Amino acid sequence: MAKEGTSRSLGTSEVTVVDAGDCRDPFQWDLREDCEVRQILDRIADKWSLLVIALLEDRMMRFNELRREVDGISQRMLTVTLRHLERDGLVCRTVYAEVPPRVEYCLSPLGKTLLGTIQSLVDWTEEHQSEIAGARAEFDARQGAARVPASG
Amino acid sequence: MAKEGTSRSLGTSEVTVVDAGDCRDPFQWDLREDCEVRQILDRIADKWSLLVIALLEDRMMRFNELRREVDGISQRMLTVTLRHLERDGLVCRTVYAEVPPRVEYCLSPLGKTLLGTIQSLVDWTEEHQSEIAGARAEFDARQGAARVPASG
DNA sequence: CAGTATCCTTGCTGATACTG
DNA sequence: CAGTATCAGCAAGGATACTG
Repeated sequence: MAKEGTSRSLGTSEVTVVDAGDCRDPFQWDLREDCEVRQILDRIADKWSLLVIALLEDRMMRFNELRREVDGISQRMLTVTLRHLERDGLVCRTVYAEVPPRVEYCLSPLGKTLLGTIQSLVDWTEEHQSEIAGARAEFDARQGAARVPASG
Repeated sequence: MAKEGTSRSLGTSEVTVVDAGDCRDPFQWDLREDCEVRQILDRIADKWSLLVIALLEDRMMRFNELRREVDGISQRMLTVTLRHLERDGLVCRTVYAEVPPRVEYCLSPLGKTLLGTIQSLVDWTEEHQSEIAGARAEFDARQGAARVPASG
């Protein structure tokens, strides 16, 4: 993965460390892009990460097994996603020196705690789903009306 | 992640609506990309949305005021972000017909509920921040060792 | 001040080919 | 089976110029 390799900065070292004394305000954190929060958020908001985490909740799974379940994902992206998750210590990768090769992935304890956290996010979403849908519809209606006033 | 462009269905109508009855399982939802959850998640995980929401927590702010606070953001992206947030009914936009023009943004009640939710996410992050950093460092160390074995 | 429109770069993502 | 490497496509983000 040459492209990904380019962005060594992903989490390597340039990250600006802020002293805790500065973090008393509830939302001071996200004023900086480099903040950890952004890193994590990017991961869970990743196109596939969430899927994989969710799938791994119940059981440990093999590479192609995950591939089949997620289905839409390409081999490359599954690898990338898994690597990211592994790097963050969210999933564990176990390689069995067998023939044929077998690699199993499972959620780490840390990953499991994240599971609960994202669930609260999901709860919020499901709870306000219709409100948002309504707001969107209304907004689109207004936009449509504003943009096509003389159509009729 | 589910880019809006990927599925033009975002606001239009192609969005597959899943009935709540289908979403009982804690993580059944995220098996479909089109799920509402993904939409919302994409928004709050947006590069800037979170920033704006956080800034708007305390007070209502004007366009350039937000621009200054976020700083890294371009004018275009602030507009786009604000529009998205407005469309989702998360922020309110108030235009004052004055000279010079004045537009103020504030969090909607719905937006405020989201505030609490993302906070839990932040809490998790801050709580496990060091674990992740450690995992990353360890991972990178292993990778580095594997890739540069004969350098010394 | 608060946008809108346009061009350009970046980087994610997927398809393909190859390896152990 | 489980990857790795490379290339091509496209959308998102950023810079710039212009407007009300």
